[in-house]
Amino acid sequence: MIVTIDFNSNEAIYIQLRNQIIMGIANSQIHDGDNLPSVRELADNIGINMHTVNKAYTILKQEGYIKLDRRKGAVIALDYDKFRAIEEMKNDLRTILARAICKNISEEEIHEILTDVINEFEG
Amino acid sequence: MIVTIDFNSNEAIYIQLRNQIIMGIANSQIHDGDNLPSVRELADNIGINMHTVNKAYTILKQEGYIKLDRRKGAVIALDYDKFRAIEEMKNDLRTILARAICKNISEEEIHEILTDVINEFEG
DNA sequence: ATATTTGTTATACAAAAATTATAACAAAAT
DNA sequence: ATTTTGTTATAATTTTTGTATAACAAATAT
Repeated sequence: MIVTIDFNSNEAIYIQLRNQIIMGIANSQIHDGDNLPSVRELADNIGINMHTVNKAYTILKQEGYIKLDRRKGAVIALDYDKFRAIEEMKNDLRTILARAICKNISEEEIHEILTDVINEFEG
Repeated sequence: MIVTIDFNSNEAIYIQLRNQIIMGIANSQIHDGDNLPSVRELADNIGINMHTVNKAYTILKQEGYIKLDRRKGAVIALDYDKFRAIEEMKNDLRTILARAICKNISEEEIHEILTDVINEFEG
């Protein structure tokens, strides 16, 4: 799995990293049980500091995407707290949908766009 | 329209402000042509600095939600650049949907959740 | 005409967040 | 015994965010 960081983005590096790993899982590029590179290896690879990677991993752990094991390193381990996930999703959707409504995008169109984006995912 | 700022949020004040104004438009609490309070008035009202409000207004202008006029102040003025809006929406949706897929939320469920959130909006 | 209100711009500072730099530790693997 | 793992600690730097004043030009109101 390839990780690309945009150093000119307004998004913090550790957030970009978190999002890309989540995208990697959603795209079946990495699977439950796979282990991620060590914090030091990934940091060296990208050219950033160890602690920035560690921050991303710590968040991914809190959010239920990976487990951190001193022997195995970071391992993909999805926990399915659907209720929590749905509540968080609703929160995130509110702002996006408010923007869509302001821009005169209809409910039908929104559903179509949603379908399009879902179909981008592989696996 | 009531604006509430969470000073303990990890979201910057000017971002919260921008989002709440967009929500206000989407909820028909404020309409095209209405004018927002002046930067100084709103800043005083909330208890924050003028420049923080100005930052939010400047972003809202760039994103096509308001126009800034030296005589009238800030006025809601929606520009409907649908193509741009859709592209931005797709980008925002990607991360959210990646999370949903990782959490085993089905496409049907996602559409249902979307419908629920859209129905929260009034007008 | 004068005073006030508007967004705008400039400068400086303070506080918080993000990132880097080293270093050390304990547990596990080799 | 050495290396590699996440973990923790401490410090410094950089960037972002927010505040504090101040001034300007255009427009409004008095």
